Amino acid sequence: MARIGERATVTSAAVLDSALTLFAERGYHGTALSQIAEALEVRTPSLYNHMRAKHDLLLTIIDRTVTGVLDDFTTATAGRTDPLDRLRNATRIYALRHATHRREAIVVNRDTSSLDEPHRAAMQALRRRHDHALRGIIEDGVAAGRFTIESPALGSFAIREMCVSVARWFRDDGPITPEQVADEYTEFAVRIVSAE
Amino acid sequence: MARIGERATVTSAAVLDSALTLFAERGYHGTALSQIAEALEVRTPSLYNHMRAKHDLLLTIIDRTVTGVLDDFTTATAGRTDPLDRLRNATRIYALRHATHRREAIVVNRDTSSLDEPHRAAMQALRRRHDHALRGIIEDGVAAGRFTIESPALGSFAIREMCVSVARWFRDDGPITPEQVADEYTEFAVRIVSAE
DNA sequence: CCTACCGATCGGTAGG
DNA sequence: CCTACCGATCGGTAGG
Repeated sequence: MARIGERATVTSAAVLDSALTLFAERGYHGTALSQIAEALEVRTPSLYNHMRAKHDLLLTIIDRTVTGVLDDFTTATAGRTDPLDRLRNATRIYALRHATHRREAIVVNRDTSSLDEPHRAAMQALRRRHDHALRGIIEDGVAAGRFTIESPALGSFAIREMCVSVARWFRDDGPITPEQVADEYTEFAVRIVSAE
Repeated sequence: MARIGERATVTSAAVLDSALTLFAERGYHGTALSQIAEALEVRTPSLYNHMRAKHDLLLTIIDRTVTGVLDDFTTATAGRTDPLDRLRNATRIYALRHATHRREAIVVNRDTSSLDEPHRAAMQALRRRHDHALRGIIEDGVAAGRFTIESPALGSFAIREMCVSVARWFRDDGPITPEQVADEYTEFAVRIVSAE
């Protein structure tokens, strides 16, 4: 960053990135704008050249992330009709994202409830679209006699949440790569639905 | 609670319960003592007759919960040596707790990081004991040739976190009982480790 | 980018 | 249990 004696120069991308790091570490309500400013080596009022309000930082982070999740899903399942193939690809991309975008996932899961209305409801609706899409794959697989699972709803909860939780324990400096996690979790998903 | 015109009478158990509800809903930093007082129909300073500080409410909630998790595990696995039997019982009690003690689980998972040192480290250490115990069961099962799983560590993360997440989606007024969730999740755990 | 400053609210205390 | 009040800090604004 800026050297001693120089004025720091900041961008809105840098503000968002610092907010992302601190929100993930301490939560939205646990982070003061003064801490974001300190990380960027500026005074708090300077942040307002790059954002409208603290709340907007949270909204931008969450909106981009949930939109990214839905885009991932669409890309990963496009043109595929086999339920097992769809499940594998949807799980792999979802787990992979949670290993590679840990901060985003932690903030979405912890702080979406801190959004003001109507934004909170809008973001929850987007998240639910992904939930339903994943559950739909499992229901299709059961209907086609390809999966054996008593409750597709519980199965989709289990698969979804085990992927989400990767963000909480994965370490960038650990011995295992995001791709390895994604592959292993894909196998877990297949086992949970007892694919043929 | 107290009727109009009467003075409210509060206990420390009631303060903890209101704190639990509000911390689970809005997070520790998102909850003001004035909101806890309002829920109990008293003024904020009156809370100090039943607690020492806001921080102590959080510590008490987390300490009781993680201690309860460890006690559950000990009880559920006591006297059992078969890895599959141990895995089933440990998973069932853990999933069951997360359906029946949702608020506690949400607070522990979201706000343990808000604890002051050395309490934060102490609580994390207790949580880790449970993690290691669960992982140990899976490693034992693999060593005995009873389970087939590439990474016991990833398997134990997946099983643990799918159970924890029950607290986030389970509804008391839903169609499914905590026992049904626990049984189904136990089956998922067995599938994840591919028990013989 | 900064200094100076705003009202609101925070956790907590004094004293009864 | 309450009223009255404390210093600290919050997000945000004025003005340059």
